[in-house]
Amino acid sequence: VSKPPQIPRRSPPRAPVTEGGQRTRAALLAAGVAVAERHGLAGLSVNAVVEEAGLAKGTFYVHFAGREAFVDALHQRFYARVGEAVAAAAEGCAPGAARIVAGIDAYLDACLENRAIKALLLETRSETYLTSTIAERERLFARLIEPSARALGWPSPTIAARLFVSMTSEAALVELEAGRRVPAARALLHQLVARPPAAHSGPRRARRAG
Amino acid sequence: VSKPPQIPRRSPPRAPVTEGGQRTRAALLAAGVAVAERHGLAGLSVNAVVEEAGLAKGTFYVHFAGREAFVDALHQRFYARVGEAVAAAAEGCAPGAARIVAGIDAYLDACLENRAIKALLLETRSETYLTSTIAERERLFARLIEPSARALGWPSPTIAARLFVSMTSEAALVELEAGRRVPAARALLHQLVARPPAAHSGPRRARRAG
DNA sequence: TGTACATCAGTGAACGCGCGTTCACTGATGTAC
DNA sequence: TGTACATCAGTGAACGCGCGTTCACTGATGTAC
Repeated sequence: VSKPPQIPRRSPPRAPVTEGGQRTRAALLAAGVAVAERHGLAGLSVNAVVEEAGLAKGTFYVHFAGREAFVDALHQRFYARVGEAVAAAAEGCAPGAARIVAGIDAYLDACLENRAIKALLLETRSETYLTSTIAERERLFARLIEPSARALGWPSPTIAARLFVSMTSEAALVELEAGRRVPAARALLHQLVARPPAAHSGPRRARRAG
Repeated sequence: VSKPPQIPRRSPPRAPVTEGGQRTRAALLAAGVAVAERHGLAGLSVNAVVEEAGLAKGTFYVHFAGREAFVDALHQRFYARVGEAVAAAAEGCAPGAARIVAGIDAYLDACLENRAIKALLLETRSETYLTSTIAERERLFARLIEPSARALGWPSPTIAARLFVSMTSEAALVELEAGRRVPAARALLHQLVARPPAAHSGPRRARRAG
């Protein structure tokens, strides 16, 4: 009796073991960045990526489970880089205005250096199946700001953090469109941080209760 | 001699002339809203829309030049509604903090009432071929804020207006996720408007020169 | 009143296209005996 | 040293699928004569 063919199939992609394999995987990611830069996330097809990289279509699936995994890998990479830069910049400062400002600047600089991916990220909301992982990573930045907001005594630190992240993201877009730093945008962010909202302005008036 | 068939082809879609035609066009747009609500912009295919509306695929092309024109029509509709609400709310106020606040509130309320479209709009950045028209419409809101920012003496009114629009948009998302008004988010926006950035904090120090 | 024609809206089968994915295969390199 | 086998990376033709769009057609309504 011949035993069933043991399902050789295609093994699920894992980190390449050969040097050549590592280079190929890196080349695919680099091609992804290039394609995204030119055609955005919508144009980031497997076809376009392998053509850009000069590889066969099958090779793509040697290294990535599919398009979704590929986009996620790009995303992860970008956030790792930016996250490191932001964390490094914020490291020295205690939670507070100076730390937010340091983080904002590091974030904006990192975006300028990875412009393709930043633009790509803005489009990511449309690919619904990815949103959970991606939204999570984005929330990380808000969580970086939150303690500072809390330390500054802002009334709604969680929401405030989120709004500030959104604003910083828009500032990054302004700079990407300009192709350079835009000091006016940064100054605005800095000043909004430095002159933060006070406690409730509503009926309650015991602002300096403590 | 037989004259050439005069190219009857398909006439380019224009406003329907019959009452039935108008109803059909409206039904397609309503179906588009429903589909967008469930599946987002990426799921907003012609197939899905006509199935939702219970019409033949050909009918779609009787009323719209194509998918792009359809999405644009949805977009236009939403902005018309929101724009009206915002303009009406801001109308009474002279440019200044009160006007921005009134506009922000009207915007947030309108988004809560048109949640499908608001969510859809967030994804619109990914469809590159539409961006020009859409980006233009979005800039309208920034232009609504700009004179107020200028009147308040903010250092970079154009950029400030854009950042505030982005923040308001994020606040709309917060509210859509919560499914209700989020007073904390609104209070934050109000306070940031009320305590705006002063003139330059840099080397120049003649803040109250005038 | 009857007939011919024009206009408008609606239909659904058919089309071509690009997409993501699969798979049987090749070939290089490493390892066992 | 030679041979057999395993592993890993790479290939490209082929597949099915859903998409946006087209088109010849139907049928209802209005208008001219």
